[in-house]
Amino acid sequence: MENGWSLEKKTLITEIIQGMELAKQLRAHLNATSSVETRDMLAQSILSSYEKALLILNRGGSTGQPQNAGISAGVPESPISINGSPGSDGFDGSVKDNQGYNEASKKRKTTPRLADQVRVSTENGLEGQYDDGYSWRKYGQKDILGTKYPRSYYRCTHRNSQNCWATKQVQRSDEDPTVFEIKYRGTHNCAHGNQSIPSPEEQEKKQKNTNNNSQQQQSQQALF
DNA sequence: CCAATTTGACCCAT
DNA sequence: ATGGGTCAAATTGG
Repeated sequence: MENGWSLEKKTLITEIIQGMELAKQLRAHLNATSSVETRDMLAQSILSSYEKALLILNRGGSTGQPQNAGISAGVPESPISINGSPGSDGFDGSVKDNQGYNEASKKRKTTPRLADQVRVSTENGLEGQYDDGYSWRKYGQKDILGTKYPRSYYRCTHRNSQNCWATKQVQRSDEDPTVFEIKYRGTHNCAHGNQSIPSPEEQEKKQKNTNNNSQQQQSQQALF
């Protein structure tokens, strides 16, 4: 019993920590000029994390549901050292030059592919990938020059069924193997439906998204 | 048997 | 020409 609960407790803590990290990052993104997609993605991830946490709490840890164990398992005692550096706050010390969104007057030739970086530290969690609540399907893997670990390419599972063209890249940091750099690209169109805890706010947000995204979708679809 | 992953080849932008 | 991103055939897992 206690074992099971302990495990769930770890997961619970991890989820909450994850939510906190994501909130931090979201704040950073608010300051910087980041794409709406990423901000929305971060918000979605935060909600997802807390939903899972609540789910665990509600069940009291006695559940046979193998539901995503989630993320890492570790977090011994080091409190998220992800953004540990005070002041640096810029989780993206290497914010790739986002040259491009200034081309209002210029042609759109510069691929509007805005990819924002999200860092997820999984202390010891090489076992569990960070789950943002969406279903991803791996479609490629490449060795990137200058990096020690390969980069993996994922796309939404519902690309064929629902024209969801969202993709994400996952790359392990060279120096901190415990840190995964996740880049989201595109927006989710799939009626993913919440698999857990239907909250009214969610629906509201969804609607807002649909409205807001209409613009983006156009530009995105323009690509295709 | 279907769906997801793997892996090398191909394509495109720099 | 080179490196990064995607495709698609083969393989594996459920």
